[in-house]
Amino acid sequence: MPPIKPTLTDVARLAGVSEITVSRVVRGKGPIAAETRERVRRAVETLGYVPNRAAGTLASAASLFIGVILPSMHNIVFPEVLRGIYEGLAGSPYQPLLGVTEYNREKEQEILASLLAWQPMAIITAGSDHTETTRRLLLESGVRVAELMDTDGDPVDLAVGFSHRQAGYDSGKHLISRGYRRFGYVGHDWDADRRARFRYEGLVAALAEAGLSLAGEVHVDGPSSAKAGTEMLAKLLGAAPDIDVAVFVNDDMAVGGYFHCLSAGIAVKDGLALFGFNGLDIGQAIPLPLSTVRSDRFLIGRIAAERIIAEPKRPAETAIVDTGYEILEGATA
Amino acid sequence: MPPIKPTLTDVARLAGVSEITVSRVVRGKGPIAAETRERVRRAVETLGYVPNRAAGTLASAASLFIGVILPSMHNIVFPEVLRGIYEGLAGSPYQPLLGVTEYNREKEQEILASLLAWQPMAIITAGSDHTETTRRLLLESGVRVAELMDTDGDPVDLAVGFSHRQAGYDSGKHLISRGYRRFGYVGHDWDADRRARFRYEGLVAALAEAGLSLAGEVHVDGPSSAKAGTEMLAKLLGAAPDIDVAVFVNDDMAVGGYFHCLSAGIAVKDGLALFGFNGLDIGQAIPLPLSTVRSDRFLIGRIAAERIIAEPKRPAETAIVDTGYEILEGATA
DNA sequence: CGTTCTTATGACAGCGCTAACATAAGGCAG
DNA sequence: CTGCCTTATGTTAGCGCTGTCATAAGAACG
Repeated sequence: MPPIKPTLTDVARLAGVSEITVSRVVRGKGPIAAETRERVRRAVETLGYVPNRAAGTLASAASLFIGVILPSMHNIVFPEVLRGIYEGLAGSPYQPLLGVTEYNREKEQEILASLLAWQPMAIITAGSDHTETTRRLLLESGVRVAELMDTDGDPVDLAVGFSHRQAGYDSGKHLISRGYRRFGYVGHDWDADRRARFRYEGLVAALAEAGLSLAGEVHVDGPSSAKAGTEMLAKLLGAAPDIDVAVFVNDDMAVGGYFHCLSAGIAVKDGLALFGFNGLDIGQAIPLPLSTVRSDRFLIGRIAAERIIAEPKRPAETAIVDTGYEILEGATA
Repeated sequence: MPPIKPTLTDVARLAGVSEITVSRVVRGKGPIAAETRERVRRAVETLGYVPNRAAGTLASAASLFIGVILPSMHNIVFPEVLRGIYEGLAGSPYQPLLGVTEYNREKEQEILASLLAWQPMAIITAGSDHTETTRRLLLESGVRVAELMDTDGDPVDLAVGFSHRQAGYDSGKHLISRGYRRFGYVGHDWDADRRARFRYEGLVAALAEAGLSLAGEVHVDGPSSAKAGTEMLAKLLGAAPDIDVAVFVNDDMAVGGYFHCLSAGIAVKDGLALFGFNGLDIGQAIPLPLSTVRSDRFLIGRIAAERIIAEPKRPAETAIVDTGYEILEGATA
């Protein structure tokens, strides 16, 4: 157990070369004679040398961090985005540095400030919308900024995702074309979740175009979940018993709605149609595959990471990558 | 848009004090006159100064990182652990630095090496078991090491979790006491997932004590999921039609099994009992709450983080914190 | 065989910050 | 008022690494 950590100097001394040579071998940079490289490698091995990246970052003014800001770890959606980011970063030297905002704009701002202190080469945020200060920090940081999930706003640099407003609108059109007329809506607290609100607005717009409006809507306090979906659908049906379709803010809630129908003996689709959002695995695993909108969270994360690596300097122009979505017909609507 | 980032020196110059004074104000350390503090604060504000933590880390030889190594982001289990870690770290200056191994021991080793390069003050790993080198690196790093989830091994420093072997054993005892005799098992690839194997072994041991053995078992290739659970239960029933209880490696799979029963018209519990593991929300949201073992992943993460903060130096003695588990009777077994 | 190019290595300064010690300016007991 | 303590601030010397420029020693060339 070495009482003190070996540094470049120790390795250099042991290998009989200068520090910079060791540095070059370790980083695989610059021309190095095979024999020297071997000698340095052995010295590194012998001492168990681990480079100090704080020093490296300081000296080169280029950290290998990518700050990642996600709203929540309560369901599988953002872990999937994170997986995509890791996938996109695989093989690169970059390391994600994660912060979780719990859908709180002020917290996002704090987290951003603390991430910026590590001199990241980029910030990837799935935060819904930002405070003024957050946006200014992102802009002035000068590093690459990817804003994930939704493309309904005006990006600082790069946006990757799709229009949630359009997705909501298309859902409405789809359901109307399938003959549904009496719509109920099951949502959650959307003061925090701007994208949920966009989808809702799109849905309502599609209904309005067809001369329709929501026959009832309920919102759960707190995070969405299957259990909340079960309870909320019961509540919705209490308030608006004659709806023919229930649109849920997401699949978690919709799956819960499906369970309510099972328990209450409601014929799904013929008695009451169910429609979700996200395209989660669980929704496709229930006996009647959930009718929903599938988006590819993994892809969104991966593309963001890849684009950033491909172009580490912030370009002059902002860009939007539309990853699209797909309406899954399913068997519940 | 400042073309160059302001440093301590810039702030010091503007505030008319020395660098160290600014440093002290920023870190809230040492005695500072209220008037000076105010002046520095304003200068920081004016310049939009963000401290460079790489420099701070280097100068103080104490980074604020905690390396976190998790096996997977494919289901909600480890994101919950991560949430617990963030919760335990809230209010502290420490920042998690996350790596994901995909249940690969070699990858865990690589990730560990790269995390150690940031001079973390601790490593939290939920990796099942480690390579020799990984264990040596952990030992020699000298920093605090928390190994999460299972306590069946011999910890490097601190272990937080419970005995999966015991949980498997207790599950078996519980089911036997409820009258089940013909057991089937639905698993996944457990070469990677040591804990799943421990539970299996505990289950088999409990059966053996009662003079019983598994009447059938199936294993899915690849990760567990509800869909896989549906398919695998069908397969199991093909091979061993007369089992009276199916034990699943986890709740994801068990919920899938429940769906198979729904589709195939099998009476859950009376026709076939189902038993899971984890105590996920989704299992408790289905119409018949799943009989399962509930563990508290959030708590495991939080306790690990709290213990590390409370004692930042590695103590002489290793310690094990048993967070326990609870058999949820549920309605499916 | 001098000149130029290429390959391999080194010297040196400095990245931005903080620990440790030093200093200055009151306050106050005796 | 002298000496000592407390509070507030400054000086100095690195932390461990990498960018930049310099140097040395062949190789290639005409």
